[in-house]
Amino acid sequence: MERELPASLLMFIASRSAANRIFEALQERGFDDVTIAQSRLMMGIDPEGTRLSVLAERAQIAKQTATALVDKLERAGYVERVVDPTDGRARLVRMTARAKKAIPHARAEEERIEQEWRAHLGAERMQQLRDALTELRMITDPYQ
Amino acid sequence: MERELPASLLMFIASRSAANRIFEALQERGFDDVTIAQSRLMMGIDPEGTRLSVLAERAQIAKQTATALVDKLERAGYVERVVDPTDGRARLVRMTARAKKAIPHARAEEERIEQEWRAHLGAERMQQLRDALTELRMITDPYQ
DNA sequence: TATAGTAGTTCGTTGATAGGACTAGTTTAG
DNA sequence: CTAAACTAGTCCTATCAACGAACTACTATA
Repeated sequence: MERELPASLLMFIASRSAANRIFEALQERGFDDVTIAQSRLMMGIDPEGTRLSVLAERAQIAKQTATALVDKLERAGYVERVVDPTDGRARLVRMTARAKKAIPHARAEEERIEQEWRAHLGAERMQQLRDALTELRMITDPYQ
Repeated sequence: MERELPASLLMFIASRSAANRIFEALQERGFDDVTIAQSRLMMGIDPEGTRLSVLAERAQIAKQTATALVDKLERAGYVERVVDPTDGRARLVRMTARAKKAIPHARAEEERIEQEWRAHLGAERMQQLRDALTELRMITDPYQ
């Protein structure tokens, strides 16, 4: 007889499982030089490019950490830094063709996971789960 | 208009928020020399003590990582290593009085978070959320 | 009893994270 | 219109987390 685990811990278990699976799916498809933290940062990049400080804020990490991650992503050919035409101090981090090629693979694995979870819970409960999580985001996500 | 975020990412956002809050609550109460990774490891310790390899498995980390975390926890006075009477190679990691004093503070903050979430979603939907997450654990937690 | 296996540690390396100080460019107050 | 305040990003440095490989000490087994 085990105590009821806190909801947040159950979320941690499930989200880590999903992150690992997406990470492994990318590895197997040749994107084996990118880490989970790096992909999390990349997820925040807009199509037209995004400032480093915005990426840091979205990923909830310090600017210095974002700099280090972008350095590695740049060396591995996933992103490039271009000057921001509207502000000489700033630079836009943009995805390269290589990063764009990785996205569908990540999305596909994401989709597979959601399908499996839906199959396990049933469509209705899965939808309720999504709705509840989306609402919780309002009080747990400091950035929208 | 933003795309629907994957359920796993929403879980990540909420669980990180909760982990940070528990971490900060402990910091404020004087347990300021323990990190999130270290507390996660400690959560796996049974009342009578637990082998390091079991802790590693529960936290899903390598033995070497667990050794390093236990080293730090031991130096900070949160755990002690005692010989396992049933096996001379093994040692049991046990909480000290200091660690036991921290538990109620962590549990209290955990409880506050659940209350807030319940207030936000309503009791019924919160219960449905818990149930769905508990069921998902069966297919996302490699260790029970 | 020799050998195969297990628990834990040590060594060495990589990645993530951030505080503080700094440079270059921008905004604003007077 | 300039001096001062501010902002974006980087560099330096330090700590923590994580793990492969090799090792020691002990246990189980053939």
